[in-house]
Amino acid sequence: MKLTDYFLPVLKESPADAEIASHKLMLRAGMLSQSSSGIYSWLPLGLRVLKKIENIVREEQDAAGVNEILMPTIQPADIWKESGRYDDYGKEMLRIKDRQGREMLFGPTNEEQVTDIFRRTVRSYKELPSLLYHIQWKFRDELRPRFGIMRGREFLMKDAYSFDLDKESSRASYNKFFVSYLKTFERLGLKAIPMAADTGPIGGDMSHEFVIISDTGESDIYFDNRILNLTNIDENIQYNSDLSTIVESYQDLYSVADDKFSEDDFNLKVPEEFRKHTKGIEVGHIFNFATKYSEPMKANVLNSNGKTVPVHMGSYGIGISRLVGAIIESSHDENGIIWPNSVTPFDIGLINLKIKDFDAVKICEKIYLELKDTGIDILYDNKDDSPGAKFSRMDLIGLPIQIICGKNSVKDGTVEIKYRNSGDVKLINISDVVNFIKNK
RNA sequence: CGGGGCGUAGCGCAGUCUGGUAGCGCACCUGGUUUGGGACCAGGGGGUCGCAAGUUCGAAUCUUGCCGCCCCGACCA
Repeated sequence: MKLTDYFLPVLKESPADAEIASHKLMLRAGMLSQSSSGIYSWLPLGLRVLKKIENIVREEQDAAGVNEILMPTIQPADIWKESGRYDDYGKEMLRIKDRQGREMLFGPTNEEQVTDIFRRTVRSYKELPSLLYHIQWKFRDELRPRFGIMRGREFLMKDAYSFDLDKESSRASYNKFFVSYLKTFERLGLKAIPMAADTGPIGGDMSHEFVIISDTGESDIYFDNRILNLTNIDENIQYNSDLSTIVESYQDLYSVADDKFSEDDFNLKVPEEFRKHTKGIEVGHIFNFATKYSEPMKANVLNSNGKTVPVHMGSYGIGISRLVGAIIESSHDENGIIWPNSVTPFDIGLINLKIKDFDAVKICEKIYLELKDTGIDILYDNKDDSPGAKFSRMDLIGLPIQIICGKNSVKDGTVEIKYRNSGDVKLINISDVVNFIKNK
């Protein structure tokens, strides 16, 4: 993509409305445009990142054997009345009426909707376990939206749902998501800590939040520092094998959010040198809630004895739009964003400092086209701006690798490769650039 | 929802106390000179001062009501 063709409204100054780093940087880097409180439009650069994250989450759900579906944003009130949550949910739920006066709502979550799909179609235990997910916009009319996209009213979430015959099998599904979440966050360049959590209004008896450490987080977290050293999930993990050993290795180490925290427990279970208390951002949450919805909504199957039983369910969320902000919170400096390779909007930023020099333009065009041909996402700054403006803009938008072409490129036949995270610069012959980048 | 703050050009702000022709920086447009860390000179365009009503000869400025946005708290599958 050439910058002259790209819609990238960067700002020199932070808008007065923004307070935390990710919010400021997203506005300054031209990723977002606010529509109203807690509701945003995604501009090209932001949308690229959102989609990258969405795709990684999708790939990992698919790898874990979860089926993608797409449920509506607008739901009928009826099913929520059946589950009992129409009255319980409160003002956070945006209630609307259609022209016939039918009660509808903009979905804050989809337990009822997915349970309805399930009960219409599944009759036998032989169909179980059944795992479904979708990636869809949600709306919760938060009392006080804040921190830009991190706590918006409209947000993109991946939510998955499991249906099992009994508690044991349901636990296996839970473990599957537990492990796949660890792997997903790893791929996003984040260290997410699973924390025992309260189940809240959704109910049930087992729940973990996945939290990343950040000063701007909304929750206080307490954990055994050794949880950060547990080994990564194997690339080729078999999701149908017994995952309880992995899950238990995490659960054995103390880690809870403030709602479950107890000073005594903490001191008793964690040696002093490993006790850690910080702020964190919740990026995922998994629940097992047994038959809370299947019973009132009559989501039943026949078991092997021919008896009708309610299915055991769980739900598993990842805040996709929130992750964009969370990643920036954990990866930026005073000059701007520093994207992890896996979610960067472009792999390479090519800067031409000599836009009026025919030879320099020729060199850049060649590098641009050749890299593009190899499938690398490249943003080519071909604008007629001063060098300082180009450097600071490229630093701001945070692409991991910059290729800088200036007077030396024409004179000595070299370009600079600059790494955004370290600031390291190395000179490379123009003829070697494409191979160098390709082999990274 | 309790407390606090803000709303003046695309963005950041001054002007409001003490009423009297709406300003600054950046951005933008034109011409010229520049070109390795947010260039310079000259010229130029752009504002129902959030909305409404009131007071006044006269309101960005005073009064009342409303709307919007932000921050702290409470809240947050």
